[in-house]
Amino acid sequence: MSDENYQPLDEETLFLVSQTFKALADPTRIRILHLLFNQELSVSNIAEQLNLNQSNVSHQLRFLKNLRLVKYRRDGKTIYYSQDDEHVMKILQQSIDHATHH
Amino acid sequence: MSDENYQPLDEETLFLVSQTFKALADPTRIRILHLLFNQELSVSNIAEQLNLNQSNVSHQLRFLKNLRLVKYRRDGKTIYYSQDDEHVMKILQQSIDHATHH
DNA sequence: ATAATATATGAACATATATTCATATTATAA
DNA sequence: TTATAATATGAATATATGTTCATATATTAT
Repeated sequence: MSDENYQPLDEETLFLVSQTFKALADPTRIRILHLLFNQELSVSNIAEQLNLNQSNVSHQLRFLKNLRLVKYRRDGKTIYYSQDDEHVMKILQQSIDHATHH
Repeated sequence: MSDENYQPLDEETLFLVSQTFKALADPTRIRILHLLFNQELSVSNIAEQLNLNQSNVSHQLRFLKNLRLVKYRRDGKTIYYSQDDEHVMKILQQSIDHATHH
């Protein structure tokens, strides 16, 4: 049974989709995004809660920011990060639920 | 506004979720899974359609099989692969649609 | 101005990953 | 049996990735 309606994926779509999933393919980034589900947090706060060093968190946040999965705002010396892609966060939530219930 | 209901992710969940997304984080594997959306295909057929060498396809299929994202059946010398995780395929489909409609 | 604090950045490094090549395995056909 | 075809496997390799360290930048306070 072959599929007559098959359409090959174009390069651009392929790149975008793989990049997005790459963001979710690392435990550290998952933990960060999971923390940001319902709250806005500073870099140091994230680092503290997840027991990660500041530089590491900053690098990962840059990665997520470049993909527009998170956004930030500055308040004095502190920079607060929060989620910025409902679709991806929903997928992450679903997958965590799916994995949790066996 | 801090989140009182926050529950840290356990190691096992974290590993499972990241592994699953890792499967979707590579263009070659996305193309393979995309081909398998509505059909069952042999290794050589996949390799031919996607212009990949046989060994590469075989390695990637093993990866996907280990995660139970695809299953296979043998018919003589030929082995046919098909999808085996509706949830993940649905997520992939959604993400492709999302990326396509810019 | 200097000091202190929060975050970002680049280099370095170790590890992970994708792909290819050569070869092994499995099944069929002659 | 030998030959052929389809797939799997392991080693090799080049590239990508995650983390740390040292340091730079930005903001506020003194």
